Amino acid sequence: MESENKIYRELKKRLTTDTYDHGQKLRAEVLREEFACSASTVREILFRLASEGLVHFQDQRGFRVPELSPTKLIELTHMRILLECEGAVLSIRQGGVGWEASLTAAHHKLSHLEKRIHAREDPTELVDLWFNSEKEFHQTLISACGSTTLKHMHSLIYAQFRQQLMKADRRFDFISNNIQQHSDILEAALAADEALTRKRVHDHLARHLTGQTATLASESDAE
Amino acid sequence: MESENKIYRELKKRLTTDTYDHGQKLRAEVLREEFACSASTVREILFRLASEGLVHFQDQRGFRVPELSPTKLIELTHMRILLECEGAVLSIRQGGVGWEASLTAAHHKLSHLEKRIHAREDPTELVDLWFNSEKEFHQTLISACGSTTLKHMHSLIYAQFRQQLMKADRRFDFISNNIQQHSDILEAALAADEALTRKRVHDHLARHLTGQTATLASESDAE
DNA sequence: ATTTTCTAAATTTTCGAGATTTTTATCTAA
DNA sequence: TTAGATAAAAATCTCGAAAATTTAGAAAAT
Repeated sequence: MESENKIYRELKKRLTTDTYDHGQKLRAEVLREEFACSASTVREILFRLASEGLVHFQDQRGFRVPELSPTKLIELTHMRILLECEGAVLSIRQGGVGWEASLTAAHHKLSHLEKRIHAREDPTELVDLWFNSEKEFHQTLISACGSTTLKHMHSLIYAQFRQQLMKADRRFDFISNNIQQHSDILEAALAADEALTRKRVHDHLARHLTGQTATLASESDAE
Repeated sequence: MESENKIYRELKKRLTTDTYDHGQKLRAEVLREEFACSASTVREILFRLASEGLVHFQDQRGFRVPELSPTKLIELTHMRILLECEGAVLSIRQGGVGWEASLTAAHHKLSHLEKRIHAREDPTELVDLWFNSEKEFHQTLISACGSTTLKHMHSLIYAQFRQQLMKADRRFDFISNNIQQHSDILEAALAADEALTRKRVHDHLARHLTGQTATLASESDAE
């Protein structure tokens, strides 16, 4: 089972990075050989990933990497906004100094990395590092919300979101804005300004909703 | 696989009704025999249910029905409030006449059932019918939100919520309030009053938060 | 040339047995 | 009597092969 978790993490990592193509078939036999385990073990892991939405399963037709879907990305963004706004506000209320410290730390790491990326010609090497730091910042933001369930839901949504985005936006034109946005979120959170934090988290994530008419219900309330 | 889905649905039904005890062990061998299939098939299904949070898995120690947890129930209630308020408001905006019709229909069925239960000495027979109608009403409420992801998240949360409640409240002392609350939600939704719908959905679900200090972030905003 | 039907290959799914681990029961010593 | 160790029993986990299903390719028909 130790090895099973190892395989699971490796596969999850691949599925949320750009190792596989969208729609690509995941043949059990190939994976079985690569990971040197039995077919049932691979199958088990793939089912686990399927119920997390990271692989698509079809009866008698095996497993595939989910297709790229603009609609899905929008829905996932909406969910992120909903969960992260809620989680951030609860964290502000319940987090205390410890939370403020870890959020500052996470932001510092992320900010440092963003500056390095910005300075480079070809930031490819730092891409995965950035993704991980970005994830950590957003997870820290909601880490003190007090609800395991909310955090769990968020991690499910986040993984799917990242899977959708892994191919698109690989050139990171959008990072320049991110530097400022992340700082803004940190600032509002440390000031314990709930409404402002909500607005800034929203605006930060809403950049993935470009060109869409769909709006989040809570959006108009914030005005 | 046809049979596998059948077994899955049957097990899920049992796990969200009062057939099993909280914390009870789910022995693979017993289930294998009962459903006349192989051990791996049972295992596969149990893993699927585990990643939905309906069974608890421990390495080398098999599967169990999750323990009753007041904390978990509160967290699930918070998630329901978050998702259902959001889904309801989006449905109001995008639903149209078709949605209004189906919501009215769902309410009518539920209302009819609640009156029958109220009239009876021993409503045991109608219990499962009521649970299903209640579920349908709440699902219909968010059905026109336009987000498959939101609806999927809600169904995960709802199943766990119901599992936590499956033993409790079997005598329906609380139904009397429900009749009025469901009507109130319908009324606000048909009037397209977003803030009022939010408030009424919240108040309706918040009855499961009794005696707790924890509050939802959006709660204080609604005042 | 296009569609349909049939056959062979490849893939997925089910299964039961052997290996490993946990749990239970029994025995011994303090 | 209790605590710890040992052995027996029961359960879980891994595996590879057999069964069922789908996919691909060739031949036949439109």
